[in-house]
Amino acid sequence: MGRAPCCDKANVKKGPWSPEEDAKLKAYIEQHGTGGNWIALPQKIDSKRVVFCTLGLKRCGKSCRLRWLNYLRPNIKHGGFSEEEDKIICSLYISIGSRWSIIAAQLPRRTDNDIKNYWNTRLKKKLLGKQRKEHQSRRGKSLKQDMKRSASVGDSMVPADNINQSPYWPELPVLAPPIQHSSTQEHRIDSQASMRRLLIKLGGRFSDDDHVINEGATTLHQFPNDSYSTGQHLYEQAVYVPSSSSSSPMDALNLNNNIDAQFVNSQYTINEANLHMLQGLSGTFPSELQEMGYSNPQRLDGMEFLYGEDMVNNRAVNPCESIGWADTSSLVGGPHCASEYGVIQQGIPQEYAFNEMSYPGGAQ
DNA sequence: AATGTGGTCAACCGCTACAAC
DNA sequence: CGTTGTAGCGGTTGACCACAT
Repeated sequence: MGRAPCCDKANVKKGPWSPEEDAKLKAYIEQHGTGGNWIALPQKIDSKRVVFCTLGLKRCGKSCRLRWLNYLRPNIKHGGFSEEEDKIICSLYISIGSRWSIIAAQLPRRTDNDIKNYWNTRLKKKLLGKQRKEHQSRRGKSLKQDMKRSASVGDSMVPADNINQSPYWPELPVLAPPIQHSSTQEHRIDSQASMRRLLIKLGGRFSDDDHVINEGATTLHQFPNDSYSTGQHLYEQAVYVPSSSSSSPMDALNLNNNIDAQFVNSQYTINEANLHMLQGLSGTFPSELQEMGYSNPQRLDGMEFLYGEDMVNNRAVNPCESIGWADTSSLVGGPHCASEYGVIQQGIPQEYAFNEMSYPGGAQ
């Protein structure tokens, strides 16, 4: 037997709020506060018969709460997101995923719902647009190189009908030969490197101005001696966060307010679990990533860590080494997340790095 | 002018965490 | 310690609007 509904569904109004309802709710809360019980609030308003309307507020308590928090609360700002806010949202999304309430806590006067909508309707597309654009230009270059190479060898690896399969990705990459990993460790190193690559990519593609981060230069700046072949060492550079509580990523980022205490008190060490956590983090953008590459494994440049090289190469996968979306999503969040800030903070270009200079009212 | 399509955003739904009992 | 009720969160829906055909 399920729990009793929080309100009489047959007796509550749904849909858009009228100005009268808004006024009634606002007046009541400004005068009496929420009373710590949203569920009972509509009845209280009814009994008080406050302002303008003598009818009660036939709304579910949850609905009242949402309306107040998202629209009626004083000093709420709607729309008109600045480039600076874009950067903060993207940085945090990359860091902690779709934890809108935490992201909203870092953006004064913004609501989680607003940010969520903004991300889903605009920012995500903006980011994907950059992703595609750059991918296309990169593929264009590499295809030319491939064609040169093929011409010189006299035998193309790409069947003619493999070209222009996708409206988004007109220049299909050459299907890389399957990489055989001699051990799980090797796989992990590759996964770590590719994960970092993707984070760098994601971090550098949403700016509206067209000076897309120069991947090479930025990467060099962020990761001296960077080279994908240096796997483990570089990954540790990128993700290692000391387990000392005094140097938590939160401290480093001055995000000591408004963030779940669970984050701040977490221990941060790089181990198998944390790696999985980071992989899980990426489970928060399955659709974006699917569009970026999952539907066509040939396009998974930089995303191998999400599926495992094996899946990228369309081969059978050891379930212990590969995490599907359903699995990864369960890994998102929890006390691990604090380290994600530090991890990603170090992994994304400076322009999108989250620091107290980059958001209004940051260090409060 | 009518219809179709896609984008935006307010609101709802279902779930989890947490507190009170 | 289990049950119950509420707050809060994130995902999803659907109404509305603008633009294209």
